[in-house]
Amino acid sequence: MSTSRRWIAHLDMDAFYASVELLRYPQLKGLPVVIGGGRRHQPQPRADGTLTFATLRGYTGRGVITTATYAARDLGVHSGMGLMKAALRAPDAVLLPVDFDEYRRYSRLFKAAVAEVAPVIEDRGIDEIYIDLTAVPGAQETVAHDPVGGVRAVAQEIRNNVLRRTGLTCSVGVTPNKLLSKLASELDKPDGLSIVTLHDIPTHIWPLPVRRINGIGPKAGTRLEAMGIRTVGELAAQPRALLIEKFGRAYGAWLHEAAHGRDDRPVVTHSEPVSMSRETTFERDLHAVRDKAELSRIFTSLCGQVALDLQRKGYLGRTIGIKLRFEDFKTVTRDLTLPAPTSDAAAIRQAAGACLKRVDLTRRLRLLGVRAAALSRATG
DNA sequence: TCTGGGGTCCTTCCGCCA
DNA sequence: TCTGTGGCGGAAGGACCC
Repeated sequence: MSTSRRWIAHLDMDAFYASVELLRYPQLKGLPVVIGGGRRHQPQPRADGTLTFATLRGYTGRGVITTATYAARDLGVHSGMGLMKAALRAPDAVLLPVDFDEYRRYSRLFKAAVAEVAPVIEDRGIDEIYIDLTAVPGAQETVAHDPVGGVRAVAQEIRNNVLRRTGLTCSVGVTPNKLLSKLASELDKPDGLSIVTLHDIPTHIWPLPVRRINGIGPKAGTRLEAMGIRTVGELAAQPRALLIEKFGRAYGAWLHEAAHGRDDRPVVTHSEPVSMSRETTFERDLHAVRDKAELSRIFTSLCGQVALDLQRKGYLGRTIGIKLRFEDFKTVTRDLTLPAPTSDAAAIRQAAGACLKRVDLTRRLRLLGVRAAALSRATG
């Protein structure tokens, strides 16, 4: 018996928030729907019992799209896009407010459904996970001369169970590591299953744009493009030494490994939070002097929310920080480490106030945030 | 028509101390 | 005593992700 092959799955729920909303409002199925913006766009009941939905037409405000249904994406709107811009492209798209409590409920449901089949799960936020399938019964088996038949059946069972328990579809990539699985889960989206082996890298992975790699963002993407490197294959063709010269020892070496599909990170089943924060972007830019009362009220409220979050989850924070974003979008942060950790709203307010005193407040502000870090468990 | 909110991790710099 | 070196915690900023 040979040693088992490592099989890691990446599971990504399809248009998660929007799909949860479609379960609640099935009459919207097939229509362009976007989730985002303020609380003020709840569907309104009509006299006959049916609902009136807000549309993007004439939207004003600073919100962005959190998720869009595939029908909405076909109209050229996508997550991260400002709602005012989206309103010009798709004025008749339905607009729904975000309901995180409901999404978290479905998140627990789909993760429990996966755990019934494969219990080694790494949380990657509300709508995606990694799963180690290596030791799942049947995953190593060959089915009718298909060497990946066993793991395919396991992944299909996971997808079936998620659909059965939630009514939602997902896309799954199965490969020997997390990096490749993350790429593979996008190959056949929505409602797809892709299995990629190391032999498939040149045909399935190398044609993809470098930006698909988890860890290559807008900045690195632009720099690579300037070097004439657009695809993963083009990146893989670069000498390791050149990448290190251009991007530094750590990141350059990682780019080289990533392009060749090499990644030995384990699936991490437990992690502790590092920080907790609350922030808000104002409806209009505020001035430290002219809008002092309003800013002070918001500031105190953010401190209270951070304190409540810490208390509810049973943590204390020793480093308290603030984040300010000015009208020109420049962002600054200030931190203060206390002698002893706290979850007390007044203590957080006082520390955050001391941080605020270290910032020049002549420019108007568009965002204010409060953060607690250096967390420890509040025992007893 | 400017760009949300909640996170993690990395790098750099600086002061302090051995 | 002067200078260098290296570790470390804290602070600030930036890149990236969902």
